[in-house]
Amino acid sequence: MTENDPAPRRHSPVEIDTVPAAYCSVDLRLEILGNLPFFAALSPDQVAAANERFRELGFAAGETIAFSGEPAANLYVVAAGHVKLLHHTLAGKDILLDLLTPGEFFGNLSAQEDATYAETAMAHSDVCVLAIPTAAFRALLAKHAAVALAVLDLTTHRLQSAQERVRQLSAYSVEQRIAATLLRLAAKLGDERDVGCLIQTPLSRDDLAQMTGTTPESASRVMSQLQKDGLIASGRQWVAITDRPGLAARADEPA
Amino acid sequence: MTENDPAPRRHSPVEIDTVPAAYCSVDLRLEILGNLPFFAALSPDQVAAANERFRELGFAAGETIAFSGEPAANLYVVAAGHVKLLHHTLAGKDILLDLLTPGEFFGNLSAQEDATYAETAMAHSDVCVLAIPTAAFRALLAKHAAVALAVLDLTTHRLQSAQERVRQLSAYSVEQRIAATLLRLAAKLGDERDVGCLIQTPLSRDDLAQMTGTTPESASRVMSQLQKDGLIASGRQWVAITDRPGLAARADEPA
DNA sequence: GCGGTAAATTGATCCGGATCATATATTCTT
DNA sequence: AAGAATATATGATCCGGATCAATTTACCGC
Repeated sequence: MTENDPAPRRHSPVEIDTVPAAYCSVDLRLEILGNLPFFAALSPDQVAAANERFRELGFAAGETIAFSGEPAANLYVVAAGHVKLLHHTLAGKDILLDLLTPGEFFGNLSAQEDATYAETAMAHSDVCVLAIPTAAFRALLAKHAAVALAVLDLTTHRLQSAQERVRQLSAYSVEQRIAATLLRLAAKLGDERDVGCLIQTPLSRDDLAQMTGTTPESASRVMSQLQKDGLIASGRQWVAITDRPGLAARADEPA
Repeated sequence: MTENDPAPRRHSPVEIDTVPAAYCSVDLRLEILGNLPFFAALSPDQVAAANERFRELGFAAGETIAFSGEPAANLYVVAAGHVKLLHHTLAGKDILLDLLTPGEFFGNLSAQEDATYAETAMAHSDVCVLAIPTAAFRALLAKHAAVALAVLDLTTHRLQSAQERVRQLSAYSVEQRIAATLLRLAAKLGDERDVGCLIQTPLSRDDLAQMTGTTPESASRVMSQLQKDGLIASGRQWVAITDRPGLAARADEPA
């Protein structure tokens, strides 16, 4: 660490909105469901009808919500908190596929009888999720084509993100991938502060490594360099972007 | 090359069904559309109505059908031949995202006015594609929820493939990725022959490299080794799998 | 405040695979 | 059939990043 570093390093500036059990109260469920991007086309009455089919569940940070490979009966919607989707590999080297925020969904969409969850879903913070049997959700989609179209749009968008990631892994350096990932997270979870644009979720070097297909050590080295160059501020489990254009340049430039 | 190699190396055994301009005749379009996985739910009358909105287009191998980044007005369905989807990178290092067979679709599904194609689509063999304006296709989806659900299922499946690829690139070696890719291609395009299971499309070391995020040289080395080990037979632009279980073992094993 | 614990940093070494450089096959031309 | 053009093979070298190994730092509970 150079002495010209003014970054405030003590106490995580991340403030997660914790989700007390009461948060997902019946009172608020209609509002949550009504604000779902893919229920935008439904009338309040229809939302209320859909609400009947959802159960609400709470999970503490670190708990697993659905296990990859297990029989899959539900589709889940994140109501509050953050959920991470991940794959396990043989050598215990996990791959973090996605970090979901309220309004996003995960779980099984397939009508197949013997469907299994394609990935593991874990509570990244304390979360509240709404669960609906896959068949009931498909019935909703079949009844309301506008909802089906909206879900299709979200899925298409996620497919494009995944393909973007394939491209990054195929052609870009670790530094480029980390820079791009930080920018993406900031766009999704960023909060303007005096430190800069703070990513509002606990984010360890390990998480970052799993998101970019590298090791915690390499992630740490890159983060140290980015910090030394004044592009980010970071501490234990938190990151803030202090120079967005500069970081964007790192993400794009050949080296 | 060792002298114990009995692989037949001359003349490509690949026989592409070429697509004469007349193939996509009006007579056959209804049959093609009727067999589309996502039109399975439609009645013949409805298929005929949908047919009105499609135009047919032919492209020679190597021609570009849609350019990444350009304004996107159409959704395309592959009627005959193979279409490859690819991304360009700064350094001209292309990434082959997907290889589409008849019945699969590509192009723009988004309702946004200013939508652009997310990837480049190129004719890998001579192809015939059916094009429909995005708005017209969305109208179809809105009208027939069963079609929308089927398209959603296809998209979900593709998303899972993309995520599987992210996992491979993050955690597996070049040999593992190439072995897995060959098996996937064989499942999609394989044809049982005396040589083994022949992949029925021209497949260069370059293509393979672009599919697995490596270089033609590395792909060549891996292919030489796999051939020496008797798992595949291969020549200029063609590959056949002679020992599927053996190859599967290479795809899975830690090394 | 004082340890205890988990996260992060940093150094040293090693290796898979990229890159550079040719040589060799195979197909296409005429 | 000879030659051009393209695909493939293979050797030599180099480097980014993984791996192994200590430390150091930040946070938490008491």
